[in-house]
Amino acid sequence: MALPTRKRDPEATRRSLLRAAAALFSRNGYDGTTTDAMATEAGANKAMISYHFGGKKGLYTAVLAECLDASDLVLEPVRSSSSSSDERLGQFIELFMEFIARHPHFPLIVLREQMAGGVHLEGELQERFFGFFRLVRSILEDGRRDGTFRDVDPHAAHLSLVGSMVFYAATRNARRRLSRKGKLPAPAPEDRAYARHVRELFLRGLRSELPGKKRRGTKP
Amino acid sequence: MALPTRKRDPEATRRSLLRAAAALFSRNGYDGTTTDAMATEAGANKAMISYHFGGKKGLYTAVLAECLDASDLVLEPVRSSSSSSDERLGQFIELFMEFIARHPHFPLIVLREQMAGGVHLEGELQERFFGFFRLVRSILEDGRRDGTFRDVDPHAAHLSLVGSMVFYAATRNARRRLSRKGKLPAPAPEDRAYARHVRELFLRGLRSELPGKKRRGTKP
DNA sequence: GTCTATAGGCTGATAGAC
DNA sequence: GTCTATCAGCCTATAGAC
Repeated sequence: MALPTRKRDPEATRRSLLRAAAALFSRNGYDGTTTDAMATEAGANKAMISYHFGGKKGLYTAVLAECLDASDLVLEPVRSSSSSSDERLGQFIELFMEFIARHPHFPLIVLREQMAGGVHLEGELQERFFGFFRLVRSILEDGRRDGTFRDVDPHAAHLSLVGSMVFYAATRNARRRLSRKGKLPAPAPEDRAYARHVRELFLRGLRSELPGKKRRGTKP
Repeated sequence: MALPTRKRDPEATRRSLLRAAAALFSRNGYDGTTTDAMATEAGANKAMISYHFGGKKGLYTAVLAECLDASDLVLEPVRSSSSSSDERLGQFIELFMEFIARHPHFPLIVLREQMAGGVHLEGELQERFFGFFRLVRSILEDGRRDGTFRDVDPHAAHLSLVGSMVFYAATRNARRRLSRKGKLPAPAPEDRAYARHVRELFLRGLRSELPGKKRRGTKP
């Protein structure tokens, strides 16, 4: 597995381990992933996990922090955008889906954390999480003020929006597997097609029905 | 833990183990759950797992089968319903949320399976899964034929619909925990409120915009 | 059917050579 | 920084008493 190239660069070892860890943690969970498997997948030695990360737990935490860094980075354009609220919502969806495509394991790792009750997400990490929600809420509230969106519970809207995308990412492994075996009852949507679906769904589902409001099509 | 009552009934032992297993598997995953923890939680002896289920794996499979049985049962009314397509979609959402409320661990267990690639779901079990999708698709296709719904990819619609509800269930543990600590940035929606949100969202997001179509309100 | 005691396997960590 | 060899701890499964 991993790169066929020999590497003696310590930084490369670190990165390999992070990559392998993300892939394995996302698929098999913390307890389902052995240090042996990660080292093998990374083409590194088991002992390097302790050396570079202080042990399995340290490596896990490093992966978790990397997830949050990456998501912050990807969503930055939406935060600093001054577009209309519906455009910003669309932008959020596109970028979130792009994030999923670029880092397929991250949503799963974070989702697993939530399922476990978020016990490993202490203080700062958990707080950075709320950034997601606050961003969505601010978009929804802007849209409500200017008559674009109807009045919905921001928490509920956030859960349904992020949920529809995270679930897509979470079930991708199984979808791929079944697709290869030709056992899917219907063709699976591509990333971009699904992004469009979600955007259409939420722009229509959330928009205000004020009669005087311009109701321009949401198709690009 | 478990029931304070002494029980010598073998069937009671079986059920206790199933309950405990569902709770622990859902929160900590297969590898994160020890037979010891399940036995303790069930107030039973570790060896009973092998006796009644042939081992940890057997118990897990039994829980998985129980999940599918329960979901089939809950959704039966939608399958045999002859209501209009939008009413059946609403009914599906209500019943799915009711299912989540009644069996909070099941969605998480099944979701974990999907994240792992669905490796443990062989033949019949995986096939029963598709029942969900087929049901949603048939509702959507009915609605499209009679002009209620617009033309959407059924697979994408299914993922977003089920995803928004499963994600709600999957993050409930973390939400509860944060809520208790008063650390949630916004109040969490209740089950019924969330069900209403999802119904509104999808009925609006999926409905056709044919001008001649009656566009009655979706509020009850 | 239930329990105790124990066997046997696997896992994460590290000491110490290079 | 990297690797090999090794160890202690935990986990599942089961034999056998009741």
